[in-house]
Amino acid sequence: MHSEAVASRSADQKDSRESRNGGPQLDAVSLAIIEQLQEDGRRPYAAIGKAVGLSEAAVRQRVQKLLDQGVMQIVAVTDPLTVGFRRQAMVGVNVEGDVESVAEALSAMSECEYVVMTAGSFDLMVEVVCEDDDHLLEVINRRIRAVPGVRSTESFVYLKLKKQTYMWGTR
Amino acid sequence: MHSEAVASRSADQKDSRESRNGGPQLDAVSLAIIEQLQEDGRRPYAAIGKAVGLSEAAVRQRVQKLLDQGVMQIVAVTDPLTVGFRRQAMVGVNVEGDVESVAEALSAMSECEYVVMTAGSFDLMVEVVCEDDDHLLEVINRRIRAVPGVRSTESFVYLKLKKQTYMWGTR
DNA sequence: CCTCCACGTTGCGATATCCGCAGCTTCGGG
DNA sequence: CCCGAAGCTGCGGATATCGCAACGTGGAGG
Repeated sequence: MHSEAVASRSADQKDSRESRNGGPQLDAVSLAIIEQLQEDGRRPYAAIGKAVGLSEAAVRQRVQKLLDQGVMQIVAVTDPLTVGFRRQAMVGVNVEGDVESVAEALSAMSECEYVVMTAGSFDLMVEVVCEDDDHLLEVINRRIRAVPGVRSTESFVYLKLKKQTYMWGTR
Repeated sequence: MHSEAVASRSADQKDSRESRNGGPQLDAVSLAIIEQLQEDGRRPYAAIGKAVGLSEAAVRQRVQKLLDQGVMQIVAVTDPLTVGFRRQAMVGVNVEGDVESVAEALSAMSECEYVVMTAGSFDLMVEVVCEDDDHLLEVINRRIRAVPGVRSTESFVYLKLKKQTYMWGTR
């Protein structure tokens, strides 16, 4: 599904961005649509169309395609700490062997909300959301460290969320 | 705006969670509404009402209040690396002196998308989104390290986002 | 050069949703 | 007991969403 046959002809001539990551390239209009929805995920299609210079139906189709392709998702986001009784932490992971497979295994855990491969003194950064301290302990010490290839971990328990935005497009 | 006079009367008697974090306490119905919107931020109010046992208008009022209070936001989220040409990194920060004020200063920067106070070998974790390598260098070495109280930083450049979900409520 | 095909776009009607309003009930304080 | 605040419901008009058919454009092939 990701490794489509784009590599044939003169694919090397095109912007290599598409071959490096999964998503198809986005034009300026789709970018503008995403910006609109980053400000307000429920903004009407007609209003978006007026903002980006497109018809309502055109916006609708492009939004649907962006959602289907997994390029973007429209969701409610909260601060779990504010919403209630939960422990949250960022966990740095060091891996020996294949990093991808470890990332895959961690992504399969429902408690891991955010998994990213990094360069630096950690190979992976993982954000975990737990019910309480016992649950957090269990996830970090029994589940994550039990994954084959995990050499060591370091935890940063969240004390307070200070900022959380998704408007990288608008500045 | 944040320091309202809640501290008067018998405030100490109420559940201390509210005084520790910003948000007022949420009942089971609001939680259920949030769960619905975590699955699909554009789900119609009537459908949510049917799912949680409330009228359409009641759902609408609750959602509006949750948005106004800043408890939740309904937005489009993407992987910036997928959407295009950007450098992203997690930055661990060590602080001497007041951590809050440093967090405040970092939150004011538009490149800092995510700022959280932590316990562990970092006092703050900051996610930064940049145009390119030059921009990233500028933000980390000139802007973040220039904030009074910042003792040191360590950077983890994002290579690939593996997982990104917001459905902590549904499991 | 022309034709055909694929894709994105447009306009329009039918349906569903959103929104403001008024009334009703409950709960707590005076 | 009365009163005010807060929450829920039902309703009607304005709006938005959705599916469909038609149009315009650019690329591939004849």
